[in-house]
Amino acid sequence: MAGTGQKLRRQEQLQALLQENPFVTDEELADSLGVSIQTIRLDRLNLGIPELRERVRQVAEGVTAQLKSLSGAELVGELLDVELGHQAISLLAITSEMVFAKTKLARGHHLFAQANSLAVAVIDANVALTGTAQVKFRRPVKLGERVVAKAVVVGGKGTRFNVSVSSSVNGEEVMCGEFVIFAKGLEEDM
Amino acid sequence: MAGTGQKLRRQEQLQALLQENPFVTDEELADSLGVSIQTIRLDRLNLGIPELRERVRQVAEGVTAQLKSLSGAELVGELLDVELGHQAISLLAITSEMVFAKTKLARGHHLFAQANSLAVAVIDANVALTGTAQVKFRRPVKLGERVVAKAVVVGGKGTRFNVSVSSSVNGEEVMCGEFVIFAKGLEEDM
DNA sequence: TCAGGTATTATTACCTGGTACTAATAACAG
DNA sequence: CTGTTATTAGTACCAGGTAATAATACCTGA
Repeated sequence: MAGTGQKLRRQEQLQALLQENPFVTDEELADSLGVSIQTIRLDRLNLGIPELRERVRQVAEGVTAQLKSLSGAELVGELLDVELGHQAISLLAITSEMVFAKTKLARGHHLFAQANSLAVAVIDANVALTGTAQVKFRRPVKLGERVVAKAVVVGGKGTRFNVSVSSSVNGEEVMCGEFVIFAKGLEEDM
Repeated sequence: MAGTGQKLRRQEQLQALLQENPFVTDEELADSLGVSIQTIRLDRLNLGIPELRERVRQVAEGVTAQLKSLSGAELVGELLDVELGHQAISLLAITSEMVFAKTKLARGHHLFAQANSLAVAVIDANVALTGTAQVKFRRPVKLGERVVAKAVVVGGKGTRFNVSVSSSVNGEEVMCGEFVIFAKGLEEDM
């Protein structure tokens, strides 16, 4: 095998370099590791590291996924059922962008986002804004779990609605919350 | 000029298509707009739209900064000041991804996310999870506004902490909330 | 000391998704 | 029917690769 494990060390360095900054060409890598460009290519092949453009594309896509996980759509999660003005149900799968790196437990605000956007969506009005919210996290939610949120309009008068949301994983409640939502006419808003 | 403004309409469509999904080749664009690839190139040149790889790179690079202000990082917003265990301050600029398309008003869960992640960050522990939260949205926050959130640890005993968060725009309070955060040892967690 | 293996480098053909430039048409307005 | 703009076509070239083949370099065990 390699006399002094130079290859191994180099490949580790290569991985470290790319982890730090994936936007580097093979030529630059070859340069900074003091080997030929072919060696870099072989190393990448060996380690299963894709080419620059592919790396950039992966970063770009990952980034958009993260953006969409909290902000892209009107609704956070997937709408399963809705009876406008009465109740709505949505599903949110907990992906790696939503969890703490250390514990793989979902950050509270993602569960909140699902519940809040559902509470807003269930209101049968052009525009609805959250007034107050009170939520309780019953147990941590893990990476990969599928959270079903159910929002029910439990009361309210005029432009003010009370919405109760319960989120559960496999029937076990993980979060519950009470939202006060205000519906607004378009004219008083713009 | 153009007889029926076809060029203008096509260029608008082009921009719309790329806004929606920047990861499309000229060939695919040409195909879906029913023109030749050269026309697409001319249109891009005309509109100052860079090539695919450059667009992907911009998404990957440019948005990393924006991303960190959204959900990827441990904190939503930019940390301005922190005294672990006592208080912390963060800043969140409201971008177009965070608002309702119709009203350009921030969705509640973005403000909640800023506050929640700040409340978790201020706790001086390896792992901290939100137990309960109670928030009140005092007035809508508009696109472009800069929200400053201040989290203060106001009490708690053992592994349980009460954190009070107040968010404001130009000194005017837009949201306030009370969070109960639980600090967890690593061993009971894994 | 030398055969045999791994590691590295070089070379070449080819690919995608372009830029930049030139030239030929097409469409239309006056 | 002529001039102008719009569109399409074609060619040369580029970055940053893949894939394959061949030529060295290096080390190691017998």
